[in-house]
Amino acid sequence: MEEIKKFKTIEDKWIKWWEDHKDLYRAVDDSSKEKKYVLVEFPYPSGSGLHVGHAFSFTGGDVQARFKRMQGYNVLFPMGWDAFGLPTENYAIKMKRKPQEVTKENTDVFKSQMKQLAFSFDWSREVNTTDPTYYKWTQWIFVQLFKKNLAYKQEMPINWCPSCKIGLANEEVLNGKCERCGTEVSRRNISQWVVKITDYADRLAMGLKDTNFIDKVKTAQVNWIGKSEGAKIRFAVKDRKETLEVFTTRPDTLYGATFMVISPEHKLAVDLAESNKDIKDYLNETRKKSDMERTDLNKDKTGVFSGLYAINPVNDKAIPIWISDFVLASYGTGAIMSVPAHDERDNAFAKKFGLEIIQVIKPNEVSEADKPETDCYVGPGTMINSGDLDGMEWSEAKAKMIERLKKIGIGEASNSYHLRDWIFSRQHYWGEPIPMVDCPKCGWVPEKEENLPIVLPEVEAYEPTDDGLSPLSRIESFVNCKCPECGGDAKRETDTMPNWAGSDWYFMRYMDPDNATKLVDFDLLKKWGPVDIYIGGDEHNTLHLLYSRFIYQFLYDLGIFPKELPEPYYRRVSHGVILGPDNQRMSKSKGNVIVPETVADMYGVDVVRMYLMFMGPFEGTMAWNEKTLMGVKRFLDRFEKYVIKQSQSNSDSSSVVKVIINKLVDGVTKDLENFGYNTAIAKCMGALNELEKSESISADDLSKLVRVVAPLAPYMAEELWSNINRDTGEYSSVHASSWPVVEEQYLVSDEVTVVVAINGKLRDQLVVDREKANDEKAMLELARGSEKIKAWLVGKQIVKEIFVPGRMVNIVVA
RNA sequence: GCCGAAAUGGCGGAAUUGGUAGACGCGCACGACUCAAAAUCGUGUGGCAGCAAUGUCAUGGGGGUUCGAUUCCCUCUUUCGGCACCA
Repeated sequence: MEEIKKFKTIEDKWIKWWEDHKDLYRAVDDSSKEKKYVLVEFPYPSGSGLHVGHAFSFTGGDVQARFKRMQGYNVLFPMGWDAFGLPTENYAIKMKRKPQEVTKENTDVFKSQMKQLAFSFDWSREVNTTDPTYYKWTQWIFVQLFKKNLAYKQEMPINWCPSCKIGLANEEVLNGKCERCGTEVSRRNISQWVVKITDYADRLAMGLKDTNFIDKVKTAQVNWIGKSEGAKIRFAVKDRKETLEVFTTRPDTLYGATFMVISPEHKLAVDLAESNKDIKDYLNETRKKSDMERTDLNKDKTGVFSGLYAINPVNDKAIPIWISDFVLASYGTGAIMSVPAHDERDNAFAKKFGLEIIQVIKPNEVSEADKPETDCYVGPGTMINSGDLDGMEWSEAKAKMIERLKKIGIGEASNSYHLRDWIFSRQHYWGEPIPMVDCPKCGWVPEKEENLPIVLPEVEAYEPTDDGLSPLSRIESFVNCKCPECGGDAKRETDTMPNWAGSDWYFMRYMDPDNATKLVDFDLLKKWGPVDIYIGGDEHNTLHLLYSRFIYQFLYDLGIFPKELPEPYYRRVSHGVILGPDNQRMSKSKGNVIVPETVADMYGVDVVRMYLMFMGPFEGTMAWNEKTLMGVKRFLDRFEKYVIKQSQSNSDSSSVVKVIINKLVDGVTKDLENFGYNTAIAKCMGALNELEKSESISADDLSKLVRVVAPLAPYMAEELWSNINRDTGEYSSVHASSWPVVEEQYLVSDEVTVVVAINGKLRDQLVVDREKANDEKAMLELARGSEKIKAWLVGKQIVKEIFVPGRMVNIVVA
């Protein structure tokens, strides 16, 4: 009990002191020091307070920020709130409260918890996406997108619960059923704003070369963009005026195209459904399935014949047009030409419905292993059954075919992307209003920039509408407005933006949080950009990171950003996940949630922070284990005792102690640089173990020891620092002190151990001085002379000897 | 299904470019202190054989490259993460 009081007293004391010395963690705009921008993803302030996952990633950022500050950098380490979103909206509806108030309460709780955990954020730069002075610029970005023709309206499907009569997020759909009432969810097309991110697909992929993201993240982004090269081909439809456009990566196989498949959402399918009951039934059936179910290779194919035929342009054959849900409306053109001999899905479909299969590519060399198991072959080869293309290599045929199609005007080379345009509308209240006006005369008109922000009206209580529209549509004073163009009566857009809109660009606002006339000042962006280290979760490596890079690149193209900053983030570090003590993902329903505040009250903040960093590699998945946490507590207690005891004696360091301290400083510096927090802490523990056995230590080396742990255990370090600097007049924080410098001469020891192995197996160890260890001749001689080695060499022939300077000798015998 | 990551003692994990596998911590065992317990401190701790010196096996399974593989290659198995309206 007494002990608990002790760390509490210390924490309270330093929280207050840090609060009174605000400049300690402040990023300075006009400093001449080199800058470092350390960014952690800002949280969604949920009602349940700071989660241990937040504590983990923020501690990781905080350690880095404190480390860089001590190294002499002008560090920008900001925090804010990504506060729009569904959970708050749902909670507000349920409790009949204003989301604005709920958000304020939640952010207050988060902020005080963050302060307790000693995160060294520069609170003077706090931003909140729900603040009108912030979302003014989120809206401004949308207007720019619209002006550059990158935002358009389109019918897009949403999940619709016919019983609750509301649109559902994917997360609210469980096994095809509504999370709240269990009713079967269907799809419903509504007109939505869509942002043309696909225009930037190549740019986004190319831009990765200007970043230092780890390969995993780069791969994730490249795969998400998913470029495939091929051609667009327009097929004539028999007895109808329209043509059917498809995208294919294999125009070379056109002679083998024996049927066509269109998605159930395709306009042609929808038209036909009006007069054909079978088609109508099929369309209704597929509406229930998710994209994943539809494209699953193992699932049985379903489909219905449309009654129409397309004309294959290379041989004028009439080929049937089918409707099937394995073709997605959202990819390519929503229609495909099927080549069942050379595509697995087409093959499965053809077999199920008895459609013609024509082979047009012959494998070049068929070894036993490569022989296709089925009559479906997707590899390279030589053209057959393809008119005058016969005998040609497939890649050559591909080029030739595209050339011909172009000549007769029914096709051309084209790329397709896995990346889809970005649905930007949400039928919800708690988001940024989309600043667009629908005028009967002028059409869709953006709000004038000087009228931004379009403020989200506050309402006492609200509920979802029963027609799928945003709750804003019921607020007449909001909906009815004048057209910014002609001044006539018009109606406002009532959809709001997705959560991503506010989090796309927040990192720039931190650089210039109060600017009323610009999103960010040019010079400040130039000063602070790019983000040097961006710490976040794997789950944001595709969507958030891609959207954010897209918005940045778009604004960059407007010419308002510094030329030398084509990418917003330099380095991306993805933090790991903390599982519950039961090795399961923490969740309320499993009852395995660990709250950092509770643990901090029990053991102290430093223990929690250091334990989080010690559990495992920063990027890994780890399970919470309170027993291991005790090890960290013991270490900190012993550390404290050691420093207090040693600070009372006044002596010098022995050379042994010098070596321990300098190796520690050297190792920890390298580890912190690489986010090797767990090994940095292990080195601190190891050093303490050795120091406790060694003689006394100088005041200078003791000071280094305290500074090395300061980023990890900020309270204890501050307390010890104030203790050993008692008589120095006005106190200066350990967190404002400098990072210890390594004295190189103590890193190299005089003696080294050289290992002697026979056939790669360790047989002896030789302790020699450093110079000798690098002398091949001397070491080989020494090795052969060793009694242990001699015994192993009896009756054997030495075949080879390998020498690794300073490390080992390997004698190969036969 | 597609894409990605991972697999090392009883447990969490550590191992420059391939060069002493198991750092550091937990747990466990024994000992000190104590009337006793907790806390604390000390010693030991991968399996097998041996009093020991030491030997031998061992980094998910199988194969390969190499003087030498946790590390590189092939293959299989298992686990985890992401998949566009959760944030």
